[in-house]
Amino acid sequence: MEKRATIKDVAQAAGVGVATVSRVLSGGSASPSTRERVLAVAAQLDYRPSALGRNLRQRRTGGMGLLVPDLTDSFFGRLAEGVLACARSAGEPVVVGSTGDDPEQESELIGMLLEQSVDRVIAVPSGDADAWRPAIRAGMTVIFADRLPAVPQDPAAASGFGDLMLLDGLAAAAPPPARALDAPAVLADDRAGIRTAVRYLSGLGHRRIAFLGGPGHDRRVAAFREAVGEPMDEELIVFATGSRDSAYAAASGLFQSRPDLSAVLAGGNMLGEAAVLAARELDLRVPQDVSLVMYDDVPWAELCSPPLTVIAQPGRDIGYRAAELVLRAGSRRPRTVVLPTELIVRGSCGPRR
Amino acid sequence: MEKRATIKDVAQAAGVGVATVSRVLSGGSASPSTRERVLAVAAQLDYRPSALGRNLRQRRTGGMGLLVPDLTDSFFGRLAEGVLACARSAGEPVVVGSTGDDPEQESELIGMLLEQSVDRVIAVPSGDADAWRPAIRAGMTVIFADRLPAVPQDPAAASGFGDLMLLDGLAAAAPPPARALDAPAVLADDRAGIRTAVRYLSGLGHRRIAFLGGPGHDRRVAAFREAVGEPMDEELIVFATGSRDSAYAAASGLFQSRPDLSAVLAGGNMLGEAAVLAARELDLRVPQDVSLVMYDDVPWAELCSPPLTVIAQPGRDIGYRAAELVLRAGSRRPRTVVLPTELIVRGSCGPRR
DNA sequence: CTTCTCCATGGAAACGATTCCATCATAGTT
DNA sequence: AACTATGATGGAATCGTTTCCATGGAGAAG
Repeated sequence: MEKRATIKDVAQAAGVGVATVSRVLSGGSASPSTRERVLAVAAQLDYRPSALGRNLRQRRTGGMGLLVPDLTDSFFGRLAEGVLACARSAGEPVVVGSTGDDPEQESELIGMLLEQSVDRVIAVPSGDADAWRPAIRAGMTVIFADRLPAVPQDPAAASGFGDLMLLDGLAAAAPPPARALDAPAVLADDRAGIRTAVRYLSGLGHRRIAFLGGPGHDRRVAAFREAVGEPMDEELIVFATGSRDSAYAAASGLFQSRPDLSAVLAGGNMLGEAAVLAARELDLRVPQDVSLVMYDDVPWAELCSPPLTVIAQPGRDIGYRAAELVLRAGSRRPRTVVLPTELIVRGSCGPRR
Repeated sequence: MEKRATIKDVAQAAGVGVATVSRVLSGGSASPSTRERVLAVAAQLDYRPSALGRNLRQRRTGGMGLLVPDLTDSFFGRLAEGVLACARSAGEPVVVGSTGDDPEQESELIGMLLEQSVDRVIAVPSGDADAWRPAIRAGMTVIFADRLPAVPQDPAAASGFGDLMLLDGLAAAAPPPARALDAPAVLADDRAGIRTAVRYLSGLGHRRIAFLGGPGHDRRVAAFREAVGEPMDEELIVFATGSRDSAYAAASGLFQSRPDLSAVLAGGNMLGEAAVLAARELDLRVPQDVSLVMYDDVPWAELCSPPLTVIAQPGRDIGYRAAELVLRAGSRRPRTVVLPTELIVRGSCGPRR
């Protein structure tokens, strides 16, 4: 195990100073003859500059961080692939963390990135906007992907009655009000996607459409509410946590408590999977007994029987664009990007029975 | 954007030398009173040691690298989740790269890791053993997961005649012969898994069983050959590259060229997906016309119709164990670990028609 | 009381790059 | 010929840590 050549070795072998080597290698000015000699020696010694030295001097780690809830979820897998593809073509390393949709783990991972001086991060956030504020204040360039961080729970709003009074009383002198974070993001056009799906189902005659949501689906739920309009039957909106079990339980519970519903819109591929499973378990036929639309297209949607009608979102592109943005950041502050979705009609929806 | 406190700030504020702070923080010896004071000051200043400084001094980056062919493949997603879970609990960063099953990209990524002084790597290798030798010689601890690197193509074997002469002439002074790499690995018990599947299919009366392989499935193919025994009908073994299209083409081609086959063993989940699709396209009913076993269990296997009979392999565990090994390496050289597989019978196999 | 040992402690030297700044040579201008 | 502008060059400082080593003081053993 031979040790690597350092810039000093190159300088010595080429008979120049280290400063010159550094300049040649990073495109500074140097006479053609020196340049040539240095490059030759560097190649000959198989010299590769150590990122360690450079990083320390520049007080920042190259590359970027990527935080996703769960790489097992095929959507995040595609997103990550997009990020990695972009990073690879730029020769930059990517530090990946999986948060499990748990704000606490997310915080720890943010801390880890801070410690590593990773100052560019792409995140599918699980925590509050407040969880991200410290990172941004520390100088991190953060680009959110797929979702935006929730606007922080106002402690007053959380716990009922007396708090309303409190809120009233303190309205003027209140501490910094819960507010959204303004940070660039790359998102799918959830609003349009959901609306398209709801319109499609309505067009088939469905009146009782349920929404199966998961963590981070706030914008989708909001879009669903908007698309369905008043009066909203609140029981038709149910939530699961990130796990498969929870998704199944939510779906199964929904079908059992509301036998009158005729269509379900699943907010993500795991929810869709759970819905198919639960329906099958309860002997509900798709689409005769219940119609199903899944948000997010996955390869197996076609293999399912019936093949699932879905709203496709460009997961890979989301990642790729986010990586581009975070790499180009610094020149000018990147602005939020919204990518289109597409309704793909297969076989899981039918007219209201 | 305020800048972070350094160890010097802490030392000054605590009225001690930097060496003492360093010792306190990394568990060296110090008097209880100093220790307490330093810790208090550090907490108060919200001091976090910079990984940059430490890494440079120790000439190595903490954490580990992870190289997989494709995060979009649910198996590698699970494997990555396992690695990340273990790393997270150790507080270590993971640099992830996706090779696309391309040896060239893999080499570039290895180079990137070398440049970053990442000296511990978990890899699902795509390239030769030769591609990995330099990294190992440079002092990297490499643990292979899921597969072993192929034993290098002997250049003489590759290109015919003239080379034989060359080989003859140089036989004595020849460069080190192509040989396998001896490096620890964490693998699924492919041999047992494949054998179980083949026996299961044989037991159902199948005599013409085909194998659909992908990149890195060498060990599975070998196991298949062994399990089927002589005489082997070579046409029944077909290969695809990593892409979905290629997998579909291979499956479709197989079904069309050999209408006499009665069972297919798909070497990975993408191959299985392709087989289902191709069969459906050609109006072959599963399992009446053709039986199908897929290597690797995925959530959608149950949603398929019929639900797929699979050989499950513990993807997440493979990743987790590999990460454990690579973290514990250094004490003693880790040895290869083989994890069990399990045949899960669902509905995609039937008696020979 | 002396000597020896043991620990806590802080100064300073790494680690490997980038970059500021001073120096020097050469060419161009008056 | 004298002076200036320009560009190449190398020395040295710097980044934030860890770690080696010397120092000094306290306690134990003689």
